[in-house]
Amino acid sequence: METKERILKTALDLYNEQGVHTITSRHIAAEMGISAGNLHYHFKHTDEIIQTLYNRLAVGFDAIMAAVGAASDINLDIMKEFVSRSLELTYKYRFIFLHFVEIGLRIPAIRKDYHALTQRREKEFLAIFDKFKADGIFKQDIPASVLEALVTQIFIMGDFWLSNNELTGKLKGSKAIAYYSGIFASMFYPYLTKAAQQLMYDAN
Amino acid sequence: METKERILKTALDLYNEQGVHTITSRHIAAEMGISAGNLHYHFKHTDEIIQTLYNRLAVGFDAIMAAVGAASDINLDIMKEFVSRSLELTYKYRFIFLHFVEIGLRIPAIRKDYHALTQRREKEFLAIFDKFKADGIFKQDIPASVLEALVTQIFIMGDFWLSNNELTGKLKGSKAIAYYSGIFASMFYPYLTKAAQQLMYDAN
DNA sequence: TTGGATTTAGAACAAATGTACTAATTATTT
DNA sequence: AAATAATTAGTACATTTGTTCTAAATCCAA
Repeated sequence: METKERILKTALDLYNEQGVHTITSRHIAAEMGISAGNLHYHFKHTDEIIQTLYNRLAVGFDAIMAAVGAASDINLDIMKEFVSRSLELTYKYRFIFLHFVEIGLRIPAIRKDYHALTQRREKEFLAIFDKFKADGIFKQDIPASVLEALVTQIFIMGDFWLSNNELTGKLKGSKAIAYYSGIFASMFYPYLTKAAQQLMYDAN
Repeated sequence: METKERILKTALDLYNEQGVHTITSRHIAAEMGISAGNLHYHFKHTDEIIQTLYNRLAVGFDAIMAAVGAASDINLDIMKEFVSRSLELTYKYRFIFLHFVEIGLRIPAIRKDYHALTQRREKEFLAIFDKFKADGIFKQDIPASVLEALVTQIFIMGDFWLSNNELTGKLKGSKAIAYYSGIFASMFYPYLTKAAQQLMYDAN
């Protein structure tokens, strides 16, 4: 693996473990056994490392969304798959979510990009919910404003379940993902028709 | 106002505006027009300032919870009042929530305290939900696991609505509080009985 | 008013940080 | 093999930070 890639990998590990403001370029270099000068040959500014990692996260999410878009029919199983993949990706780049506001302040480009992203995603989610209504998965009589609020809830939960985990239980890896996947599933439950609720409980 | 109190006030303002890792004891002193030496006479360690502010937040929340406990009957109006007061307090000490993980890492005592707090609160919420069920406010047929998940949702939403606001809309003050109060109300909607749903919509 | 306590300013310090610079080493191309 | 380019280590520097120390100023009680 070339040095540049090793820097990114080491940075990701250290950031995930100790947070973005604790870890400096010197820490990353030391951990790798290279000089700080060398590191800064590959990344002139430390922020570029964070920016690059964020970009990879964004690309990863695009891939997940593309998979949902490619599905011939969007149903609850597809959504489950979507949730599970999203949580895994989130966990892989968890330092970003654990320090999202801090990073957004430090690198405004990231905040702007994220903001644009959520606006796109909001429409996509509302379209999916419409389809769920039409297909008898979601109840018919839910006000539009409640569904819009649900989208915001999904964003907040998706972005900060890791912070909640950090502040409370501190479940690790797949255990955390499994637990919060359950939370996400429960989140949808009261919006489902009786038939869909049955289906969900049979599945477990 | 004595110097110590002015330090706390200035620190709160600066932390809220610029985050906890950007603002140093020197910044706070400079903003007040006092020397850094003087500041450190009142607070030997900068972390003590953060700790003190966190304690005040915790006391504030206890007061809000006490008000709920004192109510003769817990109904949706009481809950609305609870949400609105909580959001206001959260906004007042927003730097804590905007940098919760960071602060929890920096001052472990805060994380421990918060952790203990949520465990107490979880039971309180579940008791309230039980009462809502008995009183025909919540639907009867909601599985216990779904209600437990709802409590976690409430915690995550309560702790991170401000971070979501920071990363996206950046609504200010009362506008942010009003918007996210609406999100919280919608969050409960699908759990309510038809009668309670009607009541909620009449109220608006 | 005098003497002790409290409060304050300002200087000083060690550690850490981001990054630039230089020179050496290594890799690649011709 | 020679020339050129890429990579690397190591040094250096200005800035910032938390904190300590000293001495002056201010306050307060007797």
